[in-house]
Amino acid sequence: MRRELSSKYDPSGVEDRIYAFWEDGGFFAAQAGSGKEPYTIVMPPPNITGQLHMGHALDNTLQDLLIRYRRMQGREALWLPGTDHASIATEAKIVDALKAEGLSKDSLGREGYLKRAWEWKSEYGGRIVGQLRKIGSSCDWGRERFTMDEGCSKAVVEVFNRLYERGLIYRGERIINWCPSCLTSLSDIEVEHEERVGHFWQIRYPLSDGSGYIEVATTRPETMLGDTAVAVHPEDERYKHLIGKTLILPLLEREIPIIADEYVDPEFGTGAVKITPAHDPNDFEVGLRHDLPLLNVMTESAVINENGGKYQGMKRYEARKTIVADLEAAGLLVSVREHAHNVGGCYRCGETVEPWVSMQWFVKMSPLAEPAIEAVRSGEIKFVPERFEKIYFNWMENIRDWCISRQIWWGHRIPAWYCQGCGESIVARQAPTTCPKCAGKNFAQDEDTLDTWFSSALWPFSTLGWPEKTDDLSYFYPTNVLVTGYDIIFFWVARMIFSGVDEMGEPPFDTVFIHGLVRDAQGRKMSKSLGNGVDPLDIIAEYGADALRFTLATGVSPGNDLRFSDEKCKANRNFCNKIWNAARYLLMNLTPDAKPGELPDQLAMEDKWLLSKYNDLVGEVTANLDKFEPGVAAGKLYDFFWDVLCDWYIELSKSRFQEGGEAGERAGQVLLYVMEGALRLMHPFMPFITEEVWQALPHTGETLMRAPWPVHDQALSFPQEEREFSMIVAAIGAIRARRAEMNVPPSKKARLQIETQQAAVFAQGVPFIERLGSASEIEIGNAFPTQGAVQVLTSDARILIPLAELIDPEKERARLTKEKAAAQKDIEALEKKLGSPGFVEKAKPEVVAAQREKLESVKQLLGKIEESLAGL
RNA sequence: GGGAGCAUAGCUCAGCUGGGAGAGCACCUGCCUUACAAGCAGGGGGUCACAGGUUCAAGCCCUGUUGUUCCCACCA
Repeated sequence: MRRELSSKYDPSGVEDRIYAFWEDGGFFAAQAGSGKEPYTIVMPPPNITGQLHMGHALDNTLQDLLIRYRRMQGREALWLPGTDHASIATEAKIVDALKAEGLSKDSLGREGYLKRAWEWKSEYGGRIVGQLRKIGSSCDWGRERFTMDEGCSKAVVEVFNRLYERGLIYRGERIINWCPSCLTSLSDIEVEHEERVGHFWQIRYPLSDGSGYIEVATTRPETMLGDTAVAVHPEDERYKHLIGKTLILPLLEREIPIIADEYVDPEFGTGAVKITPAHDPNDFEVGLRHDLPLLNVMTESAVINENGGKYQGMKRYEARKTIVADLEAAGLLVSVREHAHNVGGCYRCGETVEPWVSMQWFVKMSPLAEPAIEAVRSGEIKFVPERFEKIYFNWMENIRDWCISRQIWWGHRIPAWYCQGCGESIVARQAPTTCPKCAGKNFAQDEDTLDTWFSSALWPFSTLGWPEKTDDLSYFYPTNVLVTGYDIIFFWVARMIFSGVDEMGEPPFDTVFIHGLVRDAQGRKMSKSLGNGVDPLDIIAEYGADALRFTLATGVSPGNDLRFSDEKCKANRNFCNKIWNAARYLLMNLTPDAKPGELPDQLAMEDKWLLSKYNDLVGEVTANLDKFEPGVAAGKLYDFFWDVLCDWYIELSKSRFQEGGEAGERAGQVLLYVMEGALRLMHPFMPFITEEVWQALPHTGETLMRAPWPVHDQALSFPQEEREFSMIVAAIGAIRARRAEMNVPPSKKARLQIETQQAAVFAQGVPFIERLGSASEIEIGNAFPTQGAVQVLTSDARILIPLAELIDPEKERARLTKEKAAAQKDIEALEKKLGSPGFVEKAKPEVVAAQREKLESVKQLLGKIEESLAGL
């Protein structure tokens, strides 16, 4: 920054240069074994599906804020970055891209396809880390990881094997959620339920002996093709006599039994339930209990298969329509009515999920869940805000086994091989060479890959080198804070917790800092389909990364969503400009030999006032950051810098700089001290401009990002001077208000007479009152004639402004009468409070004292008002 | 069916362990006061959703109601 430079801060000319300076200087790098207390955050790896959105900007701003804060506090701060392969999501994108070229997965083959996928990874992965740099992320790029890199893949294979060896991973034919569009299984949480209005069909199933029929009801008639029983409640009088008999399944004319099972609610529907074990999770359970055959009637694309008789080849909804029509024609359709029910959709493509029986791999969850619950229950891990712990417990306590196999190619291939000779299956760390059973040499690896979250679950330790015993791992694990949105507590946070506790014997982090979602200005979720997403890079281009970061940090209150709007960024861009100009002002007035961090021997009243307020700010901001309240901290920094430092201190300093000499030198020294400290406090929020300005000011050290965090210092606390100076501030405020009311322009200076008991205090304030109160000359005394003077009253002073020509006695009287009434009202309320039994006894002494003090000052004010009225 | 969040100025939101309601934007008035018009000074504007309760004292704690958003759940 040079003096001749523009009065506007231009982030575009600064940010990339500063970032390169930091990165080239190695300031982001952390060192294991430095002796400093480690502080570690692993970045939630963004998916390589595309580019960063505002949610990433929020997430990473918060992490960068915490890491910069702790780094300045002298911690060995490691922020470990990386990206996620995002199996299904990325595969869908690649398939789309292939389609546009007239290609398909099958035409490329597995190997060719994976080659394409890796190309995709390098392109989009690279783009994303570029974006992370743009927002100022101070991560250790030398440690950047990818969920499918060699080390992470090794960790995945190791964990899979270990869990398998302990019987916690198994393979079996189970009913799972199947996406007929993505052509893969999904875990339970990858299904999004949505209430939709569908139909409820009531159908007659005739008894085999021709003695009648049973009516069943269904929302999915096509599944009847796979019915292998009808169930009733064992105690249901209507059906008791029919248990054990058989029915003829309509349309297919297959014979199925009537069974009794407590699962059936006799109150609901007809009290008889068609059982389709291969296409309904409840029915699957019933089928297991009654040893019913599993009859799969659909292909992987949800087309009716060979078990569906004449409906074979129809898509599921086409079959539904035809079956309903056929039933109606056969006179077996009793009724149709509208029915609202939940329909599960694929979280990636939205396609309605089909419950489907297939061979899959699962993680047995209950043994893993228990210690993971305990880790939070015991307080080893804390959620901020705490309410999310309840959500975590609720999920963990009711957890079901985790289906981890996916029928896609992009991901970690399951480390299981099948002997081509005898069919023996072998789970191993490497491909086996000889079959232990038949000594065969030919193996085929399992075709499936793992759920993308299987590798993310290991992220806090796989990225630090596990399973190797690395220096990084022993130094930086467990990590400190995990920062993420509430939408992935189940997907990721919970799974990292049980993985960390299980594999490392220690929770992966001590705090989970949960933030909300970024919404648009209307409060809608930002999404591609709505087209209301705001690209962080566009905002950075327009307002700068600091303005964006400050907006995100200010708007955030833990766990709550925040609305994003351009106006807020604009306001914060203005704040950046304020910082810029305050620094320019300081540079213009600073003597060349001013040193940072040093205070003059003699401090004026307003210096002490400023230092005292600054010192409080240091304490409060530090406490707020420790409590994960960045929004509150940001608000305080904004108010201090703008209001206290700029609007008051800098304005006051002008008269001292004008005076020059020692007075000016001292003001410059104090201003430098506080400005430099404020820059350090603001740096985690706005790293670029603070660094740029800091470099331009006298400073010690190479970079602001490695400067020490300010500490609260009792020596800077001046309560007495703070109180005294606030009398001057109050007086100036009152003078300005009165002048504004009477439309006196600041250029019209006026003589002032000040009646006060605090003559010494006001004497020190004279230059300030002159400057900021538009006074030409000031007299301080005990009594002045009030005739022909405008009266300005504070609790400590009566200020007379002889502007006779502007005075309307009637208006003055009215104004004073109004002020009198207000003061009287205040006194009444305060006296009532102080007089009420209990208050004085029960309230805290400092509260009572404060009220008394207030009453005293209002009484003083009232006295002055009354005198003035009498003198009119 | 369970659970959670939110409801404060025209708009967006702060308000820490209860001690006389705040900011930004918008609006009105006056200022190009030699850091900044992306600025300065001043101002108007709120039964803190509603109803009870606890307390000397409630925006804040408790209960209920309404509205709203979200999460979880296998009733065909």
